[in-house]
Amino acid sequence: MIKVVVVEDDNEIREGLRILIDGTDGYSCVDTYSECTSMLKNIESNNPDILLMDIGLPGMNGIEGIKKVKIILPEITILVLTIYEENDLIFDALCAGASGYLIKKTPPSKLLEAIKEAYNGGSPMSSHIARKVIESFQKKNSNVDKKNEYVLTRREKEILSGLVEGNNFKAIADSLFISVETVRFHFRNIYKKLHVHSQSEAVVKAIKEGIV
Amino acid sequence: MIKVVVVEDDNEIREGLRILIDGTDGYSCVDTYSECTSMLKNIESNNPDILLMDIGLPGMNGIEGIKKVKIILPEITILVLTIYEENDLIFDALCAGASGYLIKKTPPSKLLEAIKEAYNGGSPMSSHIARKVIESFQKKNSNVDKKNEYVLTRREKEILSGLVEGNNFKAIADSLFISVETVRFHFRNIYKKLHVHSQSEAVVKAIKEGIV
DNA sequence: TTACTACTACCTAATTATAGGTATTTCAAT
DNA sequence: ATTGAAATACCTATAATTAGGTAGTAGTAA
Repeated sequence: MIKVVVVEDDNEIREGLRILIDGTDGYSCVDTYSECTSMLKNIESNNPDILLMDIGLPGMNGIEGIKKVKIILPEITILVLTIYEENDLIFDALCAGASGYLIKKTPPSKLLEAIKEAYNGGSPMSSHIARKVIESFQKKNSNVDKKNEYVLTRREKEILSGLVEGNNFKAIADSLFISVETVRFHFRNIYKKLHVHSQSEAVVKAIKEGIV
Repeated sequence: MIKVVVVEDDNEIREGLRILIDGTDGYSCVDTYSECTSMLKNIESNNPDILLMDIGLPGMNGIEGIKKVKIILPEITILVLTIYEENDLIFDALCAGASGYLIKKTPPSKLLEAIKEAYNGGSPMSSHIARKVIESFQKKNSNVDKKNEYVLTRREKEILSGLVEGNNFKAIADSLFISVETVRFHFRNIYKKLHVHSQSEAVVKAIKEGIV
């Protein structure tokens, strides 16, 4: 039995979801709310598996609500309810702790399927949102608008990567099949370009500036 | 016209993909490879939109290959080819820079659709992989609950921070009003605790594990 | 062709880091 | 009162990095 709680300000949609969920074998709608505050008071005793949550809520912002719920029940699975699929709010919601989202106009069968998917450890979402998530997490240090003023050559980047991976000069030389002297030479140029004078400084810049 | 390059060691699959891609309007298979090394030599002149890449390759590991391709062509979209959907390697590949993946047994029409999806900025993937990605990136955006298995003392953390800020032993010693010998002593203990043997490795761990 | 950049490589020299041992003091907890 | 952890400091010795000069080759662009 998948226990669900719904937070949705539109009465029609909220009641529709409750009837759908309660009327389906294996699903139970333990409670519904029209806004976040009262949900936060009761969510611990509700103790649902899945929280369906509108992000276009009056009063407390849905994103804030997600963060607060996660503090109370860190293991809860939150699915965002949204009208438009391509919405920056969805991405923010995923950052805040949601695990996926549902489009409100989704047909009931697909909707139940998505809830089950989330319950079983999946994250229903469109491939476009997926890409945004991936890109965000690939460049973890938000080097979006961080245009590299440091123009390292390909080889220099390779060598710097070797350092960040924990190798010393000899190991880098061996891995690239070049002499240690050549590695030294490259590091001299890398240091000049980055305006640093040691491995540690170079590693910090490489990571923080997103060079590697 | 979506330009595709394929890296796949199985001749049958590779040629099948080439024929499928070249035989479809709007798609072009500019080249195919059976392993990474020769692909890396030519990828720049191939200059494809999409790189389809097996991760179970002989010779160079597919993950390594992805990283190296990204150095050469940072804007390329990489899709991983895989036999099994639920594979830790897929997650590693996404970390390394891939944007999604394709299951080899996928029917041709779906396969082309996924390529177009990726070309248009999407990330085709299952909801389970999506969840793993989301969880990983939620974790990275909040190292609040990151239990440090590395238990450094307060002084050791101070000293390690000094290193990350770009100081050498003497500068750290001066800033903390202690002798260089003491700094050395602390670093010996820090290295033991972090299981590293150099400043660079210590800096990388300090940043990535959120110690500082 | 010429000029320029990138990559390769060797040389010397000085500085810094790594690795080990040892010892004293302080402070908190048993 | 004693133990133990943390921080301080000095010692020796080896290994590695930093900094400089120099030079050949390959490829590319003017």
